[in-house]
Amino acid sequence: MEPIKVRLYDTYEGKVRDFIPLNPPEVDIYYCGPTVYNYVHLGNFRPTVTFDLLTRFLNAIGYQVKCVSNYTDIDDKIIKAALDKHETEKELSEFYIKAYEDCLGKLNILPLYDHPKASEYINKMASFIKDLEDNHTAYQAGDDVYFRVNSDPTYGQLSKQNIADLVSGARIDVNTKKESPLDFALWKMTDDEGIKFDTPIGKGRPGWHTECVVMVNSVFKKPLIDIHGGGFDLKFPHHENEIAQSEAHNHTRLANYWMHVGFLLTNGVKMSKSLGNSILAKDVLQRHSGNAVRLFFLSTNYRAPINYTEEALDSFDKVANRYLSSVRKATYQLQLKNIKEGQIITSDKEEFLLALADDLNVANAMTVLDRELKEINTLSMKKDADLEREADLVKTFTYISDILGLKFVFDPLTDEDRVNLQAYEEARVNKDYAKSDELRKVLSAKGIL
RNA sequence: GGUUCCAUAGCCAAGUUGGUAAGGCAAAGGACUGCAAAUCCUCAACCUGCGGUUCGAAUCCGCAUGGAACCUCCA
Repeated sequence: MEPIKVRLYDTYEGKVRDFIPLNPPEVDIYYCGPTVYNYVHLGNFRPTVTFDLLTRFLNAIGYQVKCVSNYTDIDDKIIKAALDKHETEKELSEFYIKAYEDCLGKLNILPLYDHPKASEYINKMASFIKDLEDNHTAYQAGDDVYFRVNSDPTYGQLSKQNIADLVSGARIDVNTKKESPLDFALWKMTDDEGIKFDTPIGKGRPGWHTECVVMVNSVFKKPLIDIHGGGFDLKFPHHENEIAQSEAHNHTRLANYWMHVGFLLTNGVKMSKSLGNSILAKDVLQRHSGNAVRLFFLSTNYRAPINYTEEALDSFDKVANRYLSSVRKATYQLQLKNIKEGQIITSDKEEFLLALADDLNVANAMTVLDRELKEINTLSMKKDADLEREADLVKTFTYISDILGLKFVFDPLTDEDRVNLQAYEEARVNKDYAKSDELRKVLSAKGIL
């Protein structure tokens, strides 16, 4: 099999580009994680699933992916929520981190290379900010430190905005301390309430945009990584500001490829906490399987918006169950007939991987899965089926679904199952339908029939 | 107002350099079956509209209509 050429859409360049890692076989991926002041809504997991898929795919074709996502556990909203609940910021964020990780498990997300928390990088952030002050790309205003956006001639490249338009479109900013309304806070002094960190640049807390750049630099120990991602709404200002700081500090754009994942919508409108139309991920994952939620996200190109409906999730539950029961049944049948494990069908594998290599074209990749499923079902029904072919199909199906992050678990076949199956078939031959129906109940409950 | 993006069958959705449209869901009919479930087969598109370029456009260009996002915290 030829080495697979991967193509990915890069927001920075505004086009699909050949993906060439900086230090193959290593690939670095960082995507912005949640601010943990609350239960996250389902939309927060679309990037998670997308970059998990990208990780699994790149690993499958021979790369060694280091995928990293952060927790923003220092933030104004966290401070406020902690005050409201009479908890410390740490107690609050730890609680919601745990809730988030519970969802990661249900969604079958691969363990990340690292999951840094902003609160653990404060000193590095402070010294990063100090550097920016020293090279005059940052300035103090009152007790706060701001980034001087005018210092970056490339500002706006990612979000395709120009500074003049941004200034004219900017809302009236009461903060007159800033040189320009576009300047953003790198460090905020904390007054009386809320968590504060004692650092050489003062007692306060870092701004969100600084947190991510510093964590990227620190975790990967390099100024430029392969892929930086997140939701579409992070393009501006968050990622734009990360790039600006990285340019000012390291003279790099921070990541070679910038990937942005489309929104989850409810009734055609973006799901967001401020709009009050959030559906919490933990609730959805209680009603629907992780497989179903994955299939739902995977049903649309990662860059396009996707509309949330319970009906859609219901239908993917059915699809997921169908996948499971077919694979389980076929696996049991092969075991009963003592057929050894099959081989991965190279042509199917290649067709699947090539589809994903095309900027994660999951829709085309999934056609391989559905085609195999159909053949597995057909072979399962036949009396004189080519069992080796069936074994190969099951093997390939499992391989492919694993890359998609789908997980099919079922109990191994027991001796009792074997006995029951034989008795069932004998009863049917003898037209003892009362007995066969009873055994059928038992066997189908286990998914053997 | 500025900047991006989208518009394909009842629903979801693919369509890489233009050559007459993958797949999934739902519905219907059929096959199989002692019955049921499951499964398999069959079945759907004037590609939002109007112009233009071309031998030929869902695919390129323009206009219109409809929708979304960003410009403020947001995955």
